[in-house]
Amino acid sequence: MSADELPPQYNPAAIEAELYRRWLKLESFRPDGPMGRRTAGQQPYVIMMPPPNVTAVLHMGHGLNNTIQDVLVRFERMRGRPALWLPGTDHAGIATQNVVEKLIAREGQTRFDLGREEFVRRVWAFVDQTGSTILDQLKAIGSSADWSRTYFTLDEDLSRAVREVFVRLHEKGLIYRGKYIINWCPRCLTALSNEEAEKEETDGRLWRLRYPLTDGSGHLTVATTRPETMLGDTAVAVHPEDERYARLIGRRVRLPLADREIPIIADEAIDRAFGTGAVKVTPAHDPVDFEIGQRHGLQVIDIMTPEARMAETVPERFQGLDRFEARKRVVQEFEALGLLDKVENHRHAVGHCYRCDTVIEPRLSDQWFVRMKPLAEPALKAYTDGKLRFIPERRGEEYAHWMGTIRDWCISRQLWWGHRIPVWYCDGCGKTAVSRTDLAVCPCGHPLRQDEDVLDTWFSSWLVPFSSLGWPERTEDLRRFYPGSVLVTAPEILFFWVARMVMAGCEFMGDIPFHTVYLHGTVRDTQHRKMSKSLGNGIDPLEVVEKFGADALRYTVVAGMAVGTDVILDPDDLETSFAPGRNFANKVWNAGRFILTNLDGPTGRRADGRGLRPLAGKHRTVVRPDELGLADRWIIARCDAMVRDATANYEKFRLNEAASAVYHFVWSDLADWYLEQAKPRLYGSEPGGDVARAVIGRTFEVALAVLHPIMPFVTEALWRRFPGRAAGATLVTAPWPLKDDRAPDAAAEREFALVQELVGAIRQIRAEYGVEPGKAVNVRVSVERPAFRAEAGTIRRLAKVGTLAYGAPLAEPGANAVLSDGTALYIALGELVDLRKECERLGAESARLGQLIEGQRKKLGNEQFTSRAPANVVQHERDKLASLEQQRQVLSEKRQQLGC
RNA sequence: GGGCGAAUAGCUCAGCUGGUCCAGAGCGCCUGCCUUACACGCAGGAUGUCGGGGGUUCGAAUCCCUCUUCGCCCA
Repeated sequence: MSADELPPQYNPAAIEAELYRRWLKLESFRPDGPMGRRTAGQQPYVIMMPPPNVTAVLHMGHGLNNTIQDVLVRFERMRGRPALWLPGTDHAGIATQNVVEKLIAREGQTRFDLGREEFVRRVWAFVDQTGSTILDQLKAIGSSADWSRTYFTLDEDLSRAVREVFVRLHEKGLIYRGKYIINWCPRCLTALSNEEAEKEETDGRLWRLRYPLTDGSGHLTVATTRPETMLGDTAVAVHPEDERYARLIGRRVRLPLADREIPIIADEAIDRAFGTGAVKVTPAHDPVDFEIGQRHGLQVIDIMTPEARMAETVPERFQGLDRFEARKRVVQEFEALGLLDKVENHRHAVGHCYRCDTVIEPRLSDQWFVRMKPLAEPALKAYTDGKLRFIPERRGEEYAHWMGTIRDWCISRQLWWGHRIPVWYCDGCGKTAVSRTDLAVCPCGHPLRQDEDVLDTWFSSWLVPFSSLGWPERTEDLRRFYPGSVLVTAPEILFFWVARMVMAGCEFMGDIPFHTVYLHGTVRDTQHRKMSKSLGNGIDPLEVVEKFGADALRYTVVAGMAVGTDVILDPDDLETSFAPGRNFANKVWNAGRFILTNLDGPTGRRADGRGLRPLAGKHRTVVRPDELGLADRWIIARCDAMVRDATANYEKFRLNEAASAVYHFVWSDLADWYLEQAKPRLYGSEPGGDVARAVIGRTFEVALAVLHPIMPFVTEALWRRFPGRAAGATLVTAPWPLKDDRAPDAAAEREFALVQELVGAIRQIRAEYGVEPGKAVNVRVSVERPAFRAEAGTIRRLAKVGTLAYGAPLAEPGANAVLSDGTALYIALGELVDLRKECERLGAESARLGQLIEGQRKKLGNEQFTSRAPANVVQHERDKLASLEQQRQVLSEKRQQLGC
């Protein structure tokens, strides 16, 4: 397709897939790919992609997360670093098992019907079939990950890393097995870590229950949010210094319903201010109670089944009841017995399963744990030493707090899908073996039995920064790409994943896995609710890509996201939500369309007919400085400022600022002004077309490069069509534009701004007086500035001016204005001018200036200000005052002349 | 209960080191235009007690205190 065949409306669907396929073919995303020579000796830039769940489908959260990573990695790749963005998928134990269990439930079966081996086989079959879905979807949004290195957390290599880590930690005494209260999901039927039990503020109740004293002298009232657990109470506890209950300590109560006698004990852990100050103690179903039980040697009665139904340890009439049903029954019976003292509304945090949202049941069970304190110390130190940095900074404090108050990590899961715990038990001699390799027979001769449980999914993902590079083997990749550079993720998994990766990096690699953690915001709807499948307020990124293009999606989320803030999008109005990106992509496309068709001008080519005159260098056709006009110098200076601004902002992760720098350069400076200014030269009606083409070609090429990390497709499509482009060239690996110390030109910026101001003033008057768009006006400008003379044609064309004359404003009625430098402007409008209206306009403008002048004078009249403020600030204020005064002076002379 | 953050135009948000941006952008709104790159556009325009109150300072959207509202993390 040649330039003039480009459609006037950008159609991303027609070009994106093909461009992406070409990038893959050129191996543009590989750090050891074709750019090898240019990147030699450079420090690699490495980003570990947060591996999406293998069953996941792309949502806007992925869209945002991966766009940011892609922008960063494309930026550094163009800057010449060997850039590795390493993708992978996570086996996601609970989530994946749930998905497949639902599938087989449709066949009327449970995993127990199939048996472990068959069930795992079914999960693998499912994963083999659908596991690459999300990675393909990431390609649709333009992700430049190195797909040749894609990993899966259950791959053989990564599984070996998991075993190695388990064995090493066990050998160091950092992994242990024990019976503790853990978070149990009665629906998933597995233990969870503390992080996986999400606390949600819930409107609950606080029931006050009366427990009669055994001596008949009354009763003790306890408060609880979970009355059903009273069936497992083995004590009542009060604070040892609580005077209200001091005389009761050591006495006993009769536990209603269960009909048991239990002691009243004293324990420091009791909060006197909570409820009645007396607390029921259920060691089998509450972590605090469990500890109290240990201290006081209390009996432990487990009253629930794994499904959270009442077990055989409770009176028969409660057995088999669901915990919430049991709650109702217990309360009813207390009421019937006159032992229900009071019910209060009570807001408190209740743990929910992070995978299925079921209310967590604290449960006593045998699990494997990692002792975290020794691992946390170096990870915390990396932060306090400043080696590990968070963006936004405040997240670092959350990290430090979590590290400082860390609790042991429950890593065993009662699932079938995952890394099976590498521990074998001998029923013969009772020994336990922990091994890197599978074991079958005990030295004592008995067959060994492997632990039934699997490891927490995060026990494999915390190793990803090195296991994905081949660890524990000492591979070339590991040597080259560890430690990585930046981690980009959502704050939700700061503790699940980020913090633990730092710990694992310190422990097994002796160094943190990345130096910067960039935690971005969340995608929300217009009511600021997080997008979710259950609320139905999600946006499908693929639908957005299909309708508006990947670039529109990417630009919109990048531009809409300042560091540390959320992105708000309206799922009910995709058109409006993604308009910023779609409109800008179209603008770039059309600017490119115009530029490309006009690069083919009759005088714009070098002798070989293949390129533009260079702006710098030694070539004999190089554009000499004296060939550049005011507008050329201006746009070159603006372009350079944009490069500096955008580059600095990319470096600082202020991607929205980088986006806005290119946006304004392309739209306001280049398209609105420079292209318009250059048209006569391009069309051949004025000389210098070759210079204009050289300037346009270069500045637009620079803009495309700077925009490429954010909008890779449209920029590549246009960049490729530049004359003289080599066959295998791609913007993906093109060099990043450098700042040019010859480009800044304060004089050109100032003078061209005056031209813009003059054009604006004329346009404003035209609009206010309703001059027909096609009709030219005659303008008199009081001072013939060199810039006006140089750009007279521009002024006449852009403001639709007939004759542009110089000299004092004429006395007869016309429209008047004054520029900021005091230049007076007069437009003869004939019968269109209404003297009264003109006086009103000038009066209003004069009054506005008067107010500003008064403010300036007051400020400058303040001795404290002029003596204390920096000299340049004071000077700036003086200049401003002078300018305002001059403007008002010109206006008042004019008003006098008109007799206002 | 503890810690942290936010509040700026109708909406979504920038505004970084207090002055150099007399408070900005995009979307929406109003007026006029299919001006041979773009109507997903062009030109012009309207809209702000910078959440309330107090303070520091020559000077505050910006720093401090306080109140209100909303959000996040932890218990």
